[in-house]
Amino acid sequence: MLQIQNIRENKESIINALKKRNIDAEPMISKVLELDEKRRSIQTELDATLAESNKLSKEIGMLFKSGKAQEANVLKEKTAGLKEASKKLGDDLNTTANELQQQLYLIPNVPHESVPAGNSDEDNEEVFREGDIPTLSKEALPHWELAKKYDIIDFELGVKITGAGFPVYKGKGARLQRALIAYFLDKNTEAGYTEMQVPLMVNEDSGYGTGQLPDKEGQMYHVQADDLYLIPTAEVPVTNLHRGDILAESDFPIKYTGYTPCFRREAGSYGAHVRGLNRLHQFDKVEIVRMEHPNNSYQALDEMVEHVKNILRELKLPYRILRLCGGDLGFTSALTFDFEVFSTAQDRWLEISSVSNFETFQANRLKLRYKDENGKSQLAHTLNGSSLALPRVLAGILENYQTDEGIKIPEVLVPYCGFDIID
RNA sequence: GGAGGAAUGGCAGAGUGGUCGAAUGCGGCAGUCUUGAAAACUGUUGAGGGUCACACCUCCGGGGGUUCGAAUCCCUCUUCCUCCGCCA
Repeated sequence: MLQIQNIRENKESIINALKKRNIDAEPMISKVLELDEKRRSIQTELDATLAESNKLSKEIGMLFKSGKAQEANVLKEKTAGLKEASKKLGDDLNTTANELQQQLYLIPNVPHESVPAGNSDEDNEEVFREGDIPTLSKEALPHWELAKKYDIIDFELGVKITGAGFPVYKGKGARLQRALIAYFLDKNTEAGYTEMQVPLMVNEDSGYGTGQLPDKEGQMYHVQADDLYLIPTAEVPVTNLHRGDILAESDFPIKYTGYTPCFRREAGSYGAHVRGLNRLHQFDKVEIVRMEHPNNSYQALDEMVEHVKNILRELKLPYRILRLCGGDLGFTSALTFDFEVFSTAQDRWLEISSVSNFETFQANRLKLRYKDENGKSQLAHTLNGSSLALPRVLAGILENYQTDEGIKIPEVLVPYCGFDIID
């Protein structure tokens, strides 16, 4: 959520920057400013009314104390009108403030100046590419075929017990999955991220805090009996750890990592591109989250990108990094780098990580602040990234490491797996 | 699930209808003293709105109510604690 004060002061530049997202924000912004104006004028009027009635109440108290009940009763009558007026003004204020809030929720984050304009993923800008694309034999298979051939992932079994998009990992498949999680967590903690185990369900406030609510309501599984949401990413519980906090500058940087399953409804997604592990309702992910001083957040973003690069290097997977264009940029993000692994057998790039700086957008919803050197409260910056998302990394490994003898295990994972080939 | 109790500022903890945005202690910050530090002493120290700055307004777990006036009384929700039951 953008800060209203920022919108007041930088209306034109915000509208301009939002054009990169292919939206004309002018009507929204104007509406917001109008509501803000209205809210403040009602507030002023209400404050004056309350001040008046506070004053009268004090006088009444004093009069009663000094035994002048008669005079006090005269004043009492005067308060009736004020009471009615402040009740009405209070209601108006609530209505207007709510309306303002709802409008503010609709405005996406302002893209960073480096974000390229563009409509879709085709306009994303490739900024880095590394790793050799292996030459596979003609019989090379996509991962869903490999999964069946070696009996390591069973999609049908998942359908039986739950539904489509809930695979069952078996034997060496399950072990490889566990190895990846442990390996990622180790890499992250080595880099100074503190490992956290967090709840897999969150309340409504947390959903609003990181921006999944209200705009992505339909993407989350909602447990209605208890009004809780299954997390779509560890970003939600981990970032909300500091909801409402006022930090000291010396608390920065705050660096967390966490492994969680993620649950996404992915309503309406079917077809070839969502086959196998490409898109699931439940998948595993190791996330990194940072809270930073605004002056350091872009350096932190660079560090996170370098960190993910190192992991992919160690896994020896061919990958590229994209700077997302305005049209593809997430609602809450100011700047996002996507990592994609090349799936040789599918002959396409698979997104395996997304690293973003949200600047103050989440912090404003979270009320996550710090005291600056003057003792004033300022909003912190929040960032997060996948380090990494399991299924597509797994798909990349299965497909790129397949040989006639079986699927080789990347060297760094062998100690975690306890075997070096799936055959 | 049943029966009781509780929720106040960073923490601890007073406050049961007006003078309470809230005593006191600890912690934090600034200063005095000191070569420096500690101790001691002095001052200062919640958040949000609003204003050029003041004024002023709101907030004592959340929401609603009673009253001229609510941290204080009533209703409701949530959370925590104690005891009982159940249980990985």
